[in-house]
Amino acid sequence: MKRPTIIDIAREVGVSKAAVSYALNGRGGVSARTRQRILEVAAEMGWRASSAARALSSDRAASVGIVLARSPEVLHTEPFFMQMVAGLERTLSEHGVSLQLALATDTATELATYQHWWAERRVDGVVVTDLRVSDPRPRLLRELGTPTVYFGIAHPMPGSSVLRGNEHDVARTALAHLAQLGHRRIGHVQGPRDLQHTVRREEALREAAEEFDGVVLSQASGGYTEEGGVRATRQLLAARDRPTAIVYDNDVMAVAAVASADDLGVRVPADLSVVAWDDSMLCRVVRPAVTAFAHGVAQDAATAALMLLELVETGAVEDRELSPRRLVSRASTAAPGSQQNDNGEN
Amino acid sequence: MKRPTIIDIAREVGVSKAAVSYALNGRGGVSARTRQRILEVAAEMGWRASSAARALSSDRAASVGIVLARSPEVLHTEPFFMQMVAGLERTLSEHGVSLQLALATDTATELATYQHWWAERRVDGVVVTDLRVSDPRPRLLRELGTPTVYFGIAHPMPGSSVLRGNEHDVARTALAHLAQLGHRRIGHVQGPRDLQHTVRREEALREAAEEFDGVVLSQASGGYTEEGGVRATRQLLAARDRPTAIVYDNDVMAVAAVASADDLGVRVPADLSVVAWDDSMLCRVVRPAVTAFAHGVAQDAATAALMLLELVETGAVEDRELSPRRLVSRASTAAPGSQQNDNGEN
DNA sequence: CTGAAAGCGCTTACAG
DNA sequence: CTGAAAGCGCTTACAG
Repeated sequence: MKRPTIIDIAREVGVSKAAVSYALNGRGGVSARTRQRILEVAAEMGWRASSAARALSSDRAASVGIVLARSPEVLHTEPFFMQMVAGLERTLSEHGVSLQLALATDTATELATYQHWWAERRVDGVVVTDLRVSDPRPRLLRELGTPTVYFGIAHPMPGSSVLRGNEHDVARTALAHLAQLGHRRIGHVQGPRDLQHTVRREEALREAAEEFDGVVLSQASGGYTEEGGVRATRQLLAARDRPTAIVYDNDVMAVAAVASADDLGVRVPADLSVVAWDDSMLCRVVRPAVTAFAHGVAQDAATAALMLLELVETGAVEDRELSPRRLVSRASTAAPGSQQNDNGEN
Repeated sequence: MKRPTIIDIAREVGVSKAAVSYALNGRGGVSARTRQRILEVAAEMGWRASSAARALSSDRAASVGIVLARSPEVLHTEPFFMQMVAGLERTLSEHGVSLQLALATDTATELATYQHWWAERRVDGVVVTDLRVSDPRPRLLRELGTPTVYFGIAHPMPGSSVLRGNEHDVARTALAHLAQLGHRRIGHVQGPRDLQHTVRREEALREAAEEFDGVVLSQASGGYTEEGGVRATRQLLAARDRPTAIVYDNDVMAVAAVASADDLGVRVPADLSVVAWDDSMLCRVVRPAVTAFAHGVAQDAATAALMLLELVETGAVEDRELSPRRLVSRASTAAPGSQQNDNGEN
């Protein structure tokens, strides 16, 4: 089946191809009657503008990109990424813009991807997540001139737009919840040390801890994986003053710890309360179910998409904030030494 | 930063732009010396061919598409989809081909997506999953002439290529495992009734059941969701001859049932053994952990990608088979009436 | 081995 | 209100 072009339409209607273009793009220069006829014929033929031709002449790719820079393991177990991708795609497609997706396992590959995307005019802009400590990406993207929205960053980025994170609220809420239950020695199993938000969460928890009398923090790195989460938990529990509660930087590590409670020699929540910084089905199905901070990833992704579209269009857009996280209290948190809950699953 | 074109390179080197194009595409028509110089200058300038210009003149989008046609809920909880997307992208990007991703919540939208992609020359081909009963997609794609690889289909598709599923092997292995433990009344909680592979799995289990003396099947539909899985389980357990084991069409439903065992009034595996047709972290972290069929989604996605690339290139490719699923036996399956396992979690 | 030219399918000033 | 023409950045026969 030959795909029709505006020349086919022009021939059928008996006008020039410029007239067809004007009519199809809703611009002046064609009589209402002719426009109507052109639209009919185009619809009848199943015509759609060639994305390549349009991109070439309009200098717009009508596409934006995101690089997922995580190990396959984390990518597959954390629902966050699919929610992010789905949320972006849904909003973008409503605006006729498509999403370019790439994976990267190392920084060099990721940088090359941005460079190639931009040089090939494949994208009009990008969304960047998971900023790392001394991250080379902002510099490259600034040099290239690629419009960029940074997702979940603490500080404004000169020349770019930011969807700000809310670590301090979460940290305060988490500690308030645990302190109220009577916990004072609180552990923190962290994500990868090279991620900026790992550092920010650590700081946020430290600052929040000062607001609560006698709360003492201890930290260990778990790298977002199941094995890492269990290992870090074991490490924290080995201290003389072992924590009675642990905050995990993601759902995967928290759930892995709960699932390995027997191996770790603890009962949850009697010996150890568990809080996850992310919520997902994982937190709901383990026993005890895990107290977690839910957040609207799809909504935040939609916001990021809209910000990027405006940034591409106008060259600037106001920074915004991620939607607030909500504490979902479940059976994994209780007073230290509390009895088993009525499910008897601990 | 102005993005360089072949004209900039031609000017710098002092040759025609055709010569530049030949050199960059490794074709004849340029001396080795000139070619060398052109490649150097191109690299120095950070030049990459404009994807739009190349697509327009070569009539190749260098892009293939996949539509994810599931509810956001299923999309976000089943790790399958991200593994699929990641597997495709990884292989495609090695061949310089990008992946177009779209979501669709209804058939009309999905059909429109294929039509638009093709009319806009956005994709050179598509991968189609989750064929439905009396599915309108093959007809549309055949009419459009879009090269298509069908993922996990039972029968050959005239004019297209198929990555065949292996329901019969799984069904036989599942029943063998359960029958050997002493189960005879076996339930089957199914996925959405409108999916072809739901029907095929039902048939496969029925056929396999005939190979095992006295095995009786009972079925209920769970629609792949947590709520649906629990509801269907309750329904099967309400029968006079309630099953002592249930096979679930996905991990989400199986895990939801295990997590709701108390509500359902059963102990797993003492009163009910549980098997999931898919494996994931969910199956590992619930207690008891769920016996499941693992499969190499990333590998199968890579195979699908390679098949599609060849199909686009040559117009034909041999059908192949999905990689075999492997039974991962865990604590959720045991002899009917068996004692609690040593974890004491049941 | 090399260059001038046409063409891919659009968009968009510019004349009429 | 309409049409002829140039241009976006490539590829690729076709002459030399």
